[in-house]
Amino acid sequence: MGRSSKEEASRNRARIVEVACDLFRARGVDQVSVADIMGALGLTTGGFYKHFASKDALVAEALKLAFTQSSSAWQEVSGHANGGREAHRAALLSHYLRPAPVRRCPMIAFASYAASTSAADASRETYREGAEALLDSFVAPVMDADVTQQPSPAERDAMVLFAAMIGARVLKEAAGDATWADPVRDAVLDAAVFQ
Amino acid sequence: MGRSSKEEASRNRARIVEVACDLFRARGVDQVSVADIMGALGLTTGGFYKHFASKDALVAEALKLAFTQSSSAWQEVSGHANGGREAHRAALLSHYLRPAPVRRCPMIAFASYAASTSAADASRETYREGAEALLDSFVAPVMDADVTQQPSPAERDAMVLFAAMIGARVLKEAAGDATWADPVRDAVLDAAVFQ
DNA sequence: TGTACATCAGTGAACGCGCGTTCACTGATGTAC
DNA sequence: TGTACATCAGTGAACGCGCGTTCACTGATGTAC
Repeated sequence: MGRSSKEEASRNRARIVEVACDLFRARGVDQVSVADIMGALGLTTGGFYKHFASKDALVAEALKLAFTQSSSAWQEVSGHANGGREAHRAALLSHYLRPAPVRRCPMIAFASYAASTSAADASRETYREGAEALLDSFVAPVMDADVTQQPSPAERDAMVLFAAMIGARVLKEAAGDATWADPVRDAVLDAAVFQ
Repeated sequence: MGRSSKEEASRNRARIVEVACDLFRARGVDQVSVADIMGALGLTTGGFYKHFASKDALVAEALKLAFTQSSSAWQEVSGHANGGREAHRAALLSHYLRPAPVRRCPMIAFASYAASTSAADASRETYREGAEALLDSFVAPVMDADVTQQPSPAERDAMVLFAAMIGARVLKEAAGDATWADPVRDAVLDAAVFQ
């Protein structure tokens, strides 16, 4: 095979991060091996370490990408919604709770990785930044201009809805094809509309 | 060492399930090995298979126990609360979102195990039963006597709060010692009080 | 521009490790007389 | 009740497997003259 050009090498590096991001979001970090990732790109395992010092180093970058993707998707969904704040929020919830998304929420997909002590500090920080950004983009439209110590009732409601949509997703993913979690999901969707 | 008496053997079996349940709830199924469990009891790995056909068979029993424990704990917490439905619900939320619980919520701790296809069907069913039981015990006090097709607004609110409390826990566990998820947790706690 | 050499992206086998599981074995327990 | 034998809970080493990582090697790319 021989050496690749610098251009192709850096393209390969980017593709590793992208496919790893997709696989981590789909199955979770623990359920995706370095060989899985390289194999998906038609490359062999050994070459991985020409690009990354370790799997954890890759996870750190994939995690950052996952939150970037989510943030963009949220902005797009919110931007396309016509109507008041409620319409934007309903669109976001509907997007978040849509059936069978290929790319799962990074807050859920990387939760156990971020919680594990073996995770690098960099990943914990990336997770925090990403989660706070998503939370802010959900709550911000409702926030007071003058920031007070105590959150307003509207902010509290927004944060509850934010947590509820994560919880509903966790239950739905555990349920899989079964439908027992659907009433909870529907209740969360309705909460955005009638709030 | 030699053979143990039938009595001691069945006691050991029960202890295996109990300690496995605790460890699974604390760290997750994947992060606990058979050797971990047996070692915690001062036993050796090989003996495990005199009691269980496989690790999955143990997980099935531990999962059932975890939901039994949670259900009991919820009943106790709810029973000790003085006041109306709101007080019971607030007590339950406060219990669920208490800092650093040793025994994590089985709906969260076993979520990825239940979602994985390799999980035995028995475990999926146990998870469903357990989760539905917890959901019912949270929503039931608010349900209409005559069951209609559409859930009432009060039922919807209860289900949203149920999902919110799970989501808040997921974020808090991912945050670990960091406090960035605390405003969300506080919002969910307040929602029960001011609802 | 052309040539000789150094670099290094990618290969594929191997390493060490921890895991779930198996197995020959031990010896106290349970049972048949 | 006492004895001889069968059972089987627990032991501890070993097996096979997949994983993250390493390494000697290849040969096209990049560079120095």
